Amino acid sequence: MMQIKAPRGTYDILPNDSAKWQYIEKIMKDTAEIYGYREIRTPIFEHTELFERSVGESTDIVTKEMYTFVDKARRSLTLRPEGTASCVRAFIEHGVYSGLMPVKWYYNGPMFRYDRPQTGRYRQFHQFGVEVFGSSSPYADAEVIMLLAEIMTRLKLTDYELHINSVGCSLCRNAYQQKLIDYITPLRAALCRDCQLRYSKNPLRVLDCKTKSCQEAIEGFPTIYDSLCAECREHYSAVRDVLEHSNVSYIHDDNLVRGLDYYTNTAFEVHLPGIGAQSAVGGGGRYSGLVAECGGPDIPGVGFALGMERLLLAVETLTDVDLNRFQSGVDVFIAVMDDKYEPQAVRILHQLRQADIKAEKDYVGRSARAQMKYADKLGARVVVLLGEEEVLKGFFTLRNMQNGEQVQVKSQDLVHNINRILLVD
RNA sequence: GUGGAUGUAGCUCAGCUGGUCAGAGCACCAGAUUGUGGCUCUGGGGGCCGUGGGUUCGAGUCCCAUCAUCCACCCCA
Repeated sequence: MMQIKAPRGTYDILPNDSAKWQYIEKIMKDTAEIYGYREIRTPIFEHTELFERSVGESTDIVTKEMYTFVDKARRSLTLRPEGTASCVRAFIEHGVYSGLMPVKWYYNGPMFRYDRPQTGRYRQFHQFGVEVFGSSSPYADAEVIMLLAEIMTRLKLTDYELHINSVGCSLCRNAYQQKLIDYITPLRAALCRDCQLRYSKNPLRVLDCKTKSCQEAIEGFPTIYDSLCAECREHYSAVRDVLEHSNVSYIHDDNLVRGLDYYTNTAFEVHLPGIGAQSAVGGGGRYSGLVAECGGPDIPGVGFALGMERLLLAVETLTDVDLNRFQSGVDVFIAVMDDKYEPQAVRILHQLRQADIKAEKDYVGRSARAQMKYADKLGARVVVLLGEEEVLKGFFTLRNMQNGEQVQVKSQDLVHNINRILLVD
């Protein structure tokens, strides 16, 4: 019989690893809450149409990466490939816009994209993201970026590169796009295969192409920045001003276009060179028309998403943070020297746990010696010895596993004495 | 979707040109220490060598297919 393994591009997070996840998740969640964001949890699948409309028909995500299936009632559903669409849907569906604005949300959870796996890229991966609805102020853009920068700092990943650009509003973007089409059309034959397609589907993406021939073809073409309307230009420079005043360093990147169709004005990406080919750990931007596009009122938004797997990889390889120290161990082990005192051991175990002490005992009939070894491997700092002598004379023997000292304590002083040893460091 | 590398015990890996090649280290269990850990020593369990075909008297070892992992492209998180 063929062994069943986790599906391609998916993996298990075993307890030793989940402790590491909890560490970075806590940093992100705590930071977002300090910035005034509250958690939203949305379904992991949505109507396929939601992503087609929001992410964009021409994007890689929609054209080839979605996990789409038909359910028993013949609905077309899709495992979410990103988080913003669901937030927008929920924002509209619950009329959240009729309450206090702006609305600031964060989320964390699995996303799904049918892609070829490699380091830092999985079919089920995890994103932590935030969205701000209801403010078109450049300060909102800046806040979101500052939150992102703060998270990176708290993760001790300070060597990140923040690339930002403005893709303009629908007006100046469309005008620019038309100019680009006019410019490229005669050079079309020189473009790479992929760009031939981009040419017709999303010409702006040609700017982002890494192929030499395409880079040369677009060389000298005015940047989108130069084509921004006065309003968009002002918005962008305001965002940059805030970042500069806040000492958030960034790189203005004329070629940054982003793969999702809904972005307007500010777009940004965070890279960590040093974690492999998939160095983008996060990205985001402003999306002015998205809520309206999805059937809601004309309310703007800004947000970002961070890739948890890539950040974890980065913390492990790029920082000196020892993620293994977050493993939760055992404080106290109860070693039973004679089977007949098992019931009493269970009572003590319960008593210690009632006192919030992480306590454990053996359940597989180990010898006294084996129990000590076991206690040591579990990382127990104190062992309570329970044998004939203790029972007859009415005390417990406490062994401090750090220094080997043993003391005899009365039953009623047990918790107190254990805590005294545990509190030492 | 394209190209390349790899797939032997829970983990990291040896196994040269096909014929004791089913191994090592770590981990796990037990004993030395029958009421006591960390060191040491001794012993033990565990693998149909990713899967399915083929070549051969004989295949971890060669060929094909398939699945999976890794690397790069693409793209992104």
